[in-house]
Amino acid sequence: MDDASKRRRVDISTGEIVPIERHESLGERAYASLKDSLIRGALRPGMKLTVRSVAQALHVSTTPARDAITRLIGEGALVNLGPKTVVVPELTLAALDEITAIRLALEGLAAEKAATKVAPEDIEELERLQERINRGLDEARYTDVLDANKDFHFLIYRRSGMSRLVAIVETLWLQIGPAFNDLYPEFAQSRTGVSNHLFALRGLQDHDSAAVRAAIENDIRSGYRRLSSLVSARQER
Amino acid sequence: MDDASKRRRVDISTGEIVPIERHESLGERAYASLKDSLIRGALRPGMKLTVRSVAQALHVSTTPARDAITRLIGEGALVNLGPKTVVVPELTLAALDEITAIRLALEGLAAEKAATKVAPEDIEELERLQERINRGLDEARYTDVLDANKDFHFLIYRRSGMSRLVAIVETLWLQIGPAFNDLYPEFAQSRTGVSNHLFALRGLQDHDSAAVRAAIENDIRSGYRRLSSLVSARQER
DNA sequence: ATTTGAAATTTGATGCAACAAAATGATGGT
DNA sequence: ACCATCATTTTGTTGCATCAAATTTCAAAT
Repeated sequence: MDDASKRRRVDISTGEIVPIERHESLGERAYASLKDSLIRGALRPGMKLTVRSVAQALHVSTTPARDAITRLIGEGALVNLGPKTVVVPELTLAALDEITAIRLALEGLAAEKAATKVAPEDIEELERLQERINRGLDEARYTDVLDANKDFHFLIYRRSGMSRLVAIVETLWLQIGPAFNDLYPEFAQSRTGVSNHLFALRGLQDHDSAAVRAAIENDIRSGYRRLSSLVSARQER
Repeated sequence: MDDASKRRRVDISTGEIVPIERHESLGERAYASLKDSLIRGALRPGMKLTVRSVAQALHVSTTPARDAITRLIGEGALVNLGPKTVVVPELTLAALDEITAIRLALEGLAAEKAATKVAPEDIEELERLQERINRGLDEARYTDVLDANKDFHFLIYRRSGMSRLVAIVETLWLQIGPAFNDLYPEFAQSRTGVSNHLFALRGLQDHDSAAVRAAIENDIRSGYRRLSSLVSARQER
């Protein structure tokens, strides 16, 4: 065992400094819980959050509740409308445009890198997820559809091996998540995403980076078209 | 004044929800101060940070100090080596590779968008910044060079009009910042960046998106080449 | 030298009270 | 109905004490 690995706990295989297993603090759990609520659409756009209400809902004191809220504001998942007013932001068309442009760049990059690294087990898992999406569409279980869709995308992105990239993409999904869920089932009902996913799967099997990127970009764009029309309809109301 | 704008303080011109002027809380100032120290290289990689030491250095209590540290960990600017050990991370080659790939995608995008939006005043300001870079190189004032270089890049990026994109890019610079400064003046001495900046300027004047993107990408790549050789030299020491 | 282990110290997490500021509600006048 | 003004309540922020856990120190043994 060399000197560096004693002092710094590095992963021998890559030489990369590996973040130690996170101590599951209350602040961490509060953050994860709020984040999950946002992505799942339990917190609707416009809803006001206060430190004390979050603390009470999570059965913790104000300190970890404030931690969670502060972090989510930093990520853009919550916004300050006033000095003492934090709300779940409504998705504007301008915000959706910007986020979509960034998503195309980053998720395209992740998809491209993943194409050369996916293992056969990954393909199988993706096929299972696609089955869940299809079944969910048939049985009108739209929550399942959204969940499986998210898992499908992020399984691919994780295979890029770029953890920072995945983390950034997560913050982007976090920003459109509330509106996403606010507008479903109108959103999830569409089946246009299915063929894009199939193209992505085929591209992954062939290790064809360009094809996978194109499929993911198409998926993002078709989602954008549907979301933007719903958003602009709401905006001029 | 319509109903929504009373309750929600929206920016009429874009319809975008605009974050209210941030209350300059101690936590906010502590965060900004630490961030600045990191980008300026006052905190070297490997240096250990504790809540109490930061609190003492900033003349505040532990609460705002902890706020700042927690947020910076969330952004990847600080890392947890142990449950109670946060340090300024050393830049590994793998991390540099990943960050560079993301930078090429995002800063390229920002540069492209900015090309169609820059005003003549912006060009003038960029030329002044380039002068500062040139003078700094002549007079061996490398801190000035790094500062002006950062201002040059971010003035362009801000002109993309994509605030979320700029914020993400800032977190990327924050992650390479400490190593950047740790390794200068070796880094700043090189003049290869100058011609890239001139190409970018010309592209901006012509509103040639592709040219500006190419110039910025070249600048990032040439910086990568120099940084990576220094990093790998240090890594196998 | 290096390692081991235990004692001593330092550390992050958490809850809470106090305070100033902001948001909310009530009131009255037009 | 509408709006200004004031009183009330709610709210974020901050500092601090406490505690369990992690880190560091140091000495003894190999």
